[in-house]
Amino acid sequence: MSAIMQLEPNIQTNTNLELGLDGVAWVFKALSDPARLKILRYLASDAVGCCGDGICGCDLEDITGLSQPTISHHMKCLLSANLIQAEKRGKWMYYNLDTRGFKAVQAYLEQCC
Amino acid sequence: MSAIMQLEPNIQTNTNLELGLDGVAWVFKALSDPARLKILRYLASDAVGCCGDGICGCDLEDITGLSQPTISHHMKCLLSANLIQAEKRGKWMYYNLDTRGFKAVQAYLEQCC
DNA sequence: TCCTTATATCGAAATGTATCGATATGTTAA
DNA sequence: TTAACATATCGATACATTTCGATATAAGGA
Repeated sequence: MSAIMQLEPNIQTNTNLELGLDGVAWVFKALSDPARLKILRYLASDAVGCCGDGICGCDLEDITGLSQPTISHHMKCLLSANLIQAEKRGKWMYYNLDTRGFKAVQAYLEQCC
Repeated sequence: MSAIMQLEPNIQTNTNLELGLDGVAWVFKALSDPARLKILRYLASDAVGCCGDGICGCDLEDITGLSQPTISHHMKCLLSANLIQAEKRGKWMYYNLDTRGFKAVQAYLEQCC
């Protein structure tokens, strides 16, 4: 599995939802950081963000207390795991949850429990 | 978050099932390795193991192709996340799934999706 | 008791990750 | 066009993780 820096898996939900253990592990790795969990939980909430029409990067600096480059890194990580979607509007990036990553790990977990 | 070597979280499912983001992240980290996912999936199957009465360490060396010390390390990691339970019988360690870790991450995921 | 086997721990090497400051890129507003 | 701002990338640092060989511990059997 390669580094997050030269990001790799944007693990396509190939033809179906099955992802293989490497792909599932990649999504779990994206979920294995408290700051990223905080970000995802915030995206899942009904918060509107500082611009009133979505959550952008500066909102996430506020709620995590992390620097802008660090947030950018975390969002790239979540994108590569298909846990979020990003859309550029003006100079802002707006983020939303992407169900594909969540479904992939839930499918694995259901095999176990 | 501390290293896995000087293992720390055996994150007690404190009083209830709520675990806090650090605790949940710790479980996700234990789930973020393909070898460990393979081990858990094997423990969830109806395989009986080489001794016929449960899955022990040597079974896991076979299915992962990893060395004995590496397996031992992975099992310690899964234990610390409450994803498995271990029981010593004779000179063997027998492993089973522990629902607590799974429930913790599933509870988090349900907040998101 | 001594040997064999299962597991755990230690030490080390290679690689991966989180974080930030500095800087580059791109977009809006003046 | 220029200034201000949001985001991305680079480079560096500190630390974490995976893996194995060597060795220790513990249990059973000859």
